Amino acid sequence: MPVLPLPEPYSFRLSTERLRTWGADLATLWHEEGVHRIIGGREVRIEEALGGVSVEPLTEEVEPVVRHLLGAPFDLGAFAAFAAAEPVLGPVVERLAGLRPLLLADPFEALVTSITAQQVSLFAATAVRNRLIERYGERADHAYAFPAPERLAAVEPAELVALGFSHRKAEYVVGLARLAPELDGLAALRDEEVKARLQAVRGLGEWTADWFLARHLGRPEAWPAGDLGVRKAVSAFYGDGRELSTEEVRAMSARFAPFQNLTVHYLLVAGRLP
DNA sequence: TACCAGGTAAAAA
DNA sequence: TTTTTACATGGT
Repeated sequence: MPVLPLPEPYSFRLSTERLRTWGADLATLWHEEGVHRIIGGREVRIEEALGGVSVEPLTEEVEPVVRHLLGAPFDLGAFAAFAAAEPVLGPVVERLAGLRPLLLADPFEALVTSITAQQVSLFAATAVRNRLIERYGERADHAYAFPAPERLAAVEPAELVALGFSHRKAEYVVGLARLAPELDGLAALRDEEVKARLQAVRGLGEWTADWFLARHLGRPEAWPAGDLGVRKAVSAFYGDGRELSTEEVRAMSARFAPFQNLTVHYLLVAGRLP
C-alpha cells in the first residue's frame, strides 16, 4: 500500500485514540485497526505504516483530504519546544510524543456533529448521529458517506426527531443544511470573524464555533474554554485539586499562545489515558 | 428512579 | 439586562 509520510515523530496509535473511545461514527469508521472514510465517492482505508500512514487508494484527490484529516497542518515541533519550558504541560507533551490531533474533514459534517453533541454525552451523541448517517448517508464497503446537506435540507424535522434528535436540534440541522453552501468560505476568515458568522446561525453557539475552529479548521489558537471536557482536563492539570470555571479556563488561553489548540488536545488525551 | 453528560434558545424575572 | 428552563438519549 502507498505510504503518505508525516513528520517524525508520529504515532498513529495515539493520534487515533479518540476513534477507539467516543469519536468514531459510521462516517469516520475505526475498522480492523484502520480508519475508513469516503473520499470522492470511494472508500479509503488509512492504517499505520513506517514513517507515516498507508493509504489505499492514494490518489491526487485523496491525498490532501487525508493530510487534513490527520492534522498535517499542526506544527508539533514548535509545540514541543514551547511545552518544554512549561512545568505541567512539558511532561504531558513528552509522554504523548507523536500525537497529531485528527481534524473533521467537512464543515457541514463538523457542525452537525457538534449539534448532536450539545448537552448530551458523547456516547449518546454518537448513537443518535449514527442513526442519522445510516438513514441519510450512502454506504460503501464499510464506511458511510456523511449525509449531504442537500439531502438533509429536504427532510421534515419530525423525521430527525424519530432518530432521537430533540425538536430543537432537528430544526438546527435542517436549517444549517440550507446554509451549507456558505460554509466553505469561512476558511478564508480570521478566527473571530468565523466565530461571529457561525454564532449568527440558529443552533450554533460559542462552544460549537470554538470546536469548529479547533477540529475543522485546525486553527492554532482555538481554545474551547466553555467545553465541559476541556474544563475538567485543564482543572485536572492546573486546578490544584479544584474545578475551574469557564472564565478561569478562558483566562488561561494567553499562557499557551499560540498553541492553545494543541494544548487542549494533549490535555484531553492525557486526561483519558490510564 | 434520578441524575449527569464536551449547549442553546427562548421564556421569565 | 440577567437568570431560569426545556430539551432527548444512554449510562450509571
